[in-house]
Amino acid sequence: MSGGVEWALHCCVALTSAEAPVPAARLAHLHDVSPTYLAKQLQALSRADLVRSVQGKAGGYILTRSPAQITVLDVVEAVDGPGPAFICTEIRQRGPLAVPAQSCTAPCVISRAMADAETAWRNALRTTSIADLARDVDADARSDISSWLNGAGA
Amino acid sequence: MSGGVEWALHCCVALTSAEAPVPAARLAHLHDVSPTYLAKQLQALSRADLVRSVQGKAGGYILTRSPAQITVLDVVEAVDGPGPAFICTEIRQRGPLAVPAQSCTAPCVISRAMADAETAWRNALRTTSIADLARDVDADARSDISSWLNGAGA
DNA sequence: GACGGGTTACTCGGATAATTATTGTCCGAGTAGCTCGGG
DNA sequence: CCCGAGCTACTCGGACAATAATTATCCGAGTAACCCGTC
Repeated sequence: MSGGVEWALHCCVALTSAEAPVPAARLAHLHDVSPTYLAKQLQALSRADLVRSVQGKAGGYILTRSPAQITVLDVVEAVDGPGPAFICTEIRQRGPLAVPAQSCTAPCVISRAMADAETAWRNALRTTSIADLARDVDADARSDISSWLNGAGA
Repeated sequence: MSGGVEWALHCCVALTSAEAPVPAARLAHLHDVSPTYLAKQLQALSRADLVRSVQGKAGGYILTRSPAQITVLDVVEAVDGPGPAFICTEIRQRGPLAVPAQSCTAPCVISRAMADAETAWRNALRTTSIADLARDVDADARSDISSWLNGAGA
């Protein structure tokens, strides 16, 4: 799994406490990570319409909708790609005992088991929203982040 | 996710129909995959004690226990590594608003959400055994594989 | 015919390269705010 | 004092390298079967 997912999630949680667009550089400074690489992740979030990018002098990134309506799954799929992690290469159709393609209407058993597991994983990520994450963050920390983002900052 | 997981699972299902040790080269031929790389995966299974490797002229690999007692999770963890896919780098302890380490007794919220999702994924993989997979394979195919493995082969 | 030593051929196992995905970086296009001159 | 054109500085966006993980490969160590000579 891409490590940028963690950065993106933290950024989304931080943006919960933002009232104006926050530049990528400031988010990078807040988390002490590579500014340019974080920009890449934020671009991915922008492409997925999770955040809105506004250019210009007072530009930056801001959430497009209520944090309660952005799931963790949305962020993960935006950064890591929506495709499944396990991809069936149809081994059953290869080799000396290859099953003819006409008999392969349903996906193979292994593919199904892996797909079911990933579905369970997705459902778990879908039940948690960015708002849920922000709610469980310590109140003091949220206050600090809010003032740091909206105020002058360090 | 490592693509070798698929190979390993197919091999385990095939070994269900084997009565004697099957060489890695034969399994590779059966699935039409790289023999040397498949050997690597089988070594991983051997290290995890899922299969038993027997050397010598009539050597090969064979399952160590009943297919019903080998879960898909066992195979996935043996090949892809037991560690979690998402690793928390403790971003909350970095940057200008770093949370002091003494306040970090519990894992951070994001880490928890991801860990819960992975647990759901693991549970789904744990409920399916190799025997379950073999049971859902077409009876004719199973018969063919059995005779191909135990007989002379093509 | 039965047994035992030696040979052989086949097996796995770990150490070793090639390829692909991830991580990290850079510079150009674009836009909003600010400045300054005019009315 | 109010307005607007021009400028400036700051922003994002995509194209470009460095690194790590995956994929693929090879050759040596070890072992069990087989063969053959002997009893």
